[in-house]
Amino acid sequence: MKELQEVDFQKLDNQLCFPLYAASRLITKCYQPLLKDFELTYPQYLVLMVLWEQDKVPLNYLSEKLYLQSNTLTPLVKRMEEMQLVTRQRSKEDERSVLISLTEKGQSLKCEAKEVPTQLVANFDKMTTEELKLLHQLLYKLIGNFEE
Amino acid sequence: MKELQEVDFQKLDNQLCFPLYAASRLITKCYQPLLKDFELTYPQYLVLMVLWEQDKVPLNYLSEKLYLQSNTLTPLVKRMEEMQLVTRQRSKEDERSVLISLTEKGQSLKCEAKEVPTQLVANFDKMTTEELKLLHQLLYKLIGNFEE
DNA sequence: TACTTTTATATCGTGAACGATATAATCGAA
DNA sequence: TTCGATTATATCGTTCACGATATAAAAGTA
Repeated sequence: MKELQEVDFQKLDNQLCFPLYAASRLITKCYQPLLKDFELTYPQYLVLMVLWEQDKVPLNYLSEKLYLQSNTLTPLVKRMEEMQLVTRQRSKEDERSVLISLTEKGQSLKCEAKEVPTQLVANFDKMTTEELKLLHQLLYKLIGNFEE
Repeated sequence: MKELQEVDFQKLDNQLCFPLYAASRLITKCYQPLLKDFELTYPQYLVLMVLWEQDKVPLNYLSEKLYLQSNTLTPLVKRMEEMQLVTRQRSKEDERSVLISLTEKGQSLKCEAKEVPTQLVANFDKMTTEELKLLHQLLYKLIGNFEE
C-alpha cells in the first residue's frame, strides 16, 4: 500500500478536494428535481432548514450555520423574501442585525417538503448505511478542522 | 445507535449533502491563497491538472473528467486562453471538437505549482492518513453511484 | 443522396459564492 | 464623553454552475 507521502498529488484522482467538489455538485443536482416542485434552489432550501429548527434569527446566525457570508446571504434571503418565504426586519435591540423569520408559506413548506430528504437518500442505494454514516462523520471531522 | 430510518432528515446536521457542500467550499477557500500566486481559480487549476496528465484534448474530455458541461467550460477555458495558459483549435478530423492544448506558460506551471497540493494537505493535520484515505474512497464510491 | 438523429460546442439568463470594500450601529477604552 | 475599534449587513465586480436552447458537423438510415 502506497504511503501518503509517495502519492503524486498533482494527479486529479489523488486529490481529496476534487471528489468533494464533484460529489457536492452531483448531489446538489439530485436535489434539483425534488426542490423544483417548491421552486427552491438548494441554498434556499438550506436556509429554510435552519429556520425550521430555529425561527427569527439574525442573518449572522444563518451565516454561522451555513458557512456563508453576508455577500452571499443578503441577496439570497432577499430573493426568498420576494418569494414570500421569509420576512426581514431590523432588530430593535441591535439596529445592525436583520432578523429573518418564516412566513406562513415558509413554515408550511416544512411539511410539504418532508419527503425530500428520504427521496434523495434513495440515490445512494449502492452505499451501505454504515458507509454513509462513516462518510458523514469524516466530513464533519474535516469541517471541524477548519474551525479553529 | 439510531437506525438511518429513524433519523430526522430535515435537520441540517443529519444531511449528508450539507457537509459535502460545506467541506467543498471550505477546502476550495484553502486553495485560494495558494493559487493566488499563479492567478488561478480552483476550477482553472482543475483544468490544468487534467491537461498536465493528457495534453491536447477535446473539450468534452475535460467535461467527462471534471463533470462540468460546455456551458461552464467554454467560458472558463476562454478565460484561460486570454491568460495565455491554453490554446483552443478546432479539430481537423472532427470540426465539431475543439482541442485544448497547454501553452508553454501553462506547461511551466506544472513545476511552479508543484507544492500546492502538499501545502494544502497541511490543513488536514488533525485527520490521520487512514481517515483521509477512507474519505477519498467513500467519496469516489459516492460519485460512482451517479455514473450509471 | 436526402433525411433524421446524434454529438460537440456555444450562447443566454439566473443564482450562487466570494474577495474587497462601504456603511452604520455598537462597544470599549482613555 | 469621545473617538477609534469592532460588529452586522450590504454593495460591487468577477467567476463559476447549470437549465434551456441554438448551431453546425458528423453519423445513421431509408
